[in-house]
Amino acid sequence: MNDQNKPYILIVEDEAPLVTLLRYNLEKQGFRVEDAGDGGEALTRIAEATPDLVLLDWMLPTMSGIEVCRQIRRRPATRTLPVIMLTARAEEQDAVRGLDTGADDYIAKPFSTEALIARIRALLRRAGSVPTKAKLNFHDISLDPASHRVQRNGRTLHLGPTEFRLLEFFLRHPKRVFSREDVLNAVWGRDIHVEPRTVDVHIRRLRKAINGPGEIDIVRTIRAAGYALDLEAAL
Amino acid sequence: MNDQNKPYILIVEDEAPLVTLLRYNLEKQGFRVEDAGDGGEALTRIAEATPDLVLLDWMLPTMSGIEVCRQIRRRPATRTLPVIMLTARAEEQDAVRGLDTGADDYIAKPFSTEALIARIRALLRRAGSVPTKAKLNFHDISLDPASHRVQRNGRTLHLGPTEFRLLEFFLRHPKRVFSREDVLNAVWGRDIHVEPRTVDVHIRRLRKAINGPGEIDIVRTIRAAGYALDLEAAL
DNA sequence: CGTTTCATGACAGTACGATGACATTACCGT
DNA sequence: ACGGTAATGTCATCGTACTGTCATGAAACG
Repeated sequence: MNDQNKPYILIVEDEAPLVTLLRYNLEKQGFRVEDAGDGGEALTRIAEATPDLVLLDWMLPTMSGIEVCRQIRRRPATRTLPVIMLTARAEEQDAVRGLDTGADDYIAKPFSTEALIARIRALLRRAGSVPTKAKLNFHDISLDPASHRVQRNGRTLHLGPTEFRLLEFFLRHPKRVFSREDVLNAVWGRDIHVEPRTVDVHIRRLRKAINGPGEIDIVRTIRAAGYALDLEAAL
Repeated sequence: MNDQNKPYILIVEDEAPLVTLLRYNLEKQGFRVEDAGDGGEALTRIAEATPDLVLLDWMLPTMSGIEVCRQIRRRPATRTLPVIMLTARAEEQDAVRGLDTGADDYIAKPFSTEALIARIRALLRRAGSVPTKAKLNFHDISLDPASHRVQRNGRTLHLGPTEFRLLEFFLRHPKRVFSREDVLNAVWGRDIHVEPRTVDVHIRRLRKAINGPGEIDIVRTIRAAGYALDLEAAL
């Protein structure tokens, strides 16, 4: 079970050594890194799985970085995808045009790794791709992702791994209804084959774990629609 | 170890004028500086007293900087020692090779002293050599980095080197959960190939070493997530 | 009242971590 | 330089918590 909550960065660059260098530094910083050698490959990979951020070289074989960026901006699905352009110093005045085409930032080669990392983090933060490690709260429940602890009324609860992720997911989107398919995609993973009914079972396990005697149920069942983290009380 | 409170930097460089220049600037920044003229001397000095960081020239008489770096990485005691490569050739290929051998960063000559200082500080911060020489405490455990001593309830414990670094790492981030990969990166080093399962074994050795009879276990296992320094029984 | 949808308990298979053993390597004093 | 001891990384095994699925009963709808 390969947990991929790391931000996913796609490098589009044809110079292999630079790719190696970037990959090394970015992975060291805790990012998941993929790379594409030309524009076509880049667009394909983006279509397959949307990255959290794209590092896009200005000069590319067959299709320029500008064109790739335009294509990215053309599709609704990737319209807000953060893109950082990599340009050679001589092309710096072109940077303006790069931004015109929709890049979110640019950086001139050669650049220091710290500068690049800083910009990446800034963009990811702005885009909200970095999962917050702040405590999550709802009603009388609190979940701390850092220490992996869940409490209700101060009393610590023990949850299995799946129940924990399930609760975390609901806490990140309180009061919203999710179908079983939604939940499977978000909590289990996109390409995992699991029966939708299995969600029921884990919802039940979650309820059993978090609902002490005399406490109200925070998980609401919406018939024919799905589940939500909400107070049932509303009539 | 490092008896003085100043971070200790070892310069490995054969060009005397550059050594003088570096020494002058680094000492002005509050570092303690030693130098070695070739790879053999460097390794000897490192064996005598582990520096907090090594500035390593790429081109050295008798033994190349790459080889020195490999030697440093081969011993467990210096596996996580921060190394910055100084290279005259700014080509990225060389940089990549330098990083492949386990250097943490590189900088191309000629470089500005500010840039170098910035990288040194960044590495030291990440390595955690700078922030605390102070004793670390958690529950009834105390660890003194300076004297390399660990106590529980006043009773002195004997830890192996790896267990010591492991405990030190956890003490610096109490109650936080770390995956095996996190632990490997932080305690073993970034580009070292070690099976994630090995962490289990060392966690076990750490537990055996610090948990006396009748004492509670301070190391918490979080299934499918990792380990944390925390009290299992939480209220 | 019948149909649809969900809750629940049971269960077999599995994944995960704990543990002991072991071969190899590093370290230290002689 | 050498030999003994400590330390390290890997593996196989074992017990247990967890997982996914189903059968059945309850509840909600028309």
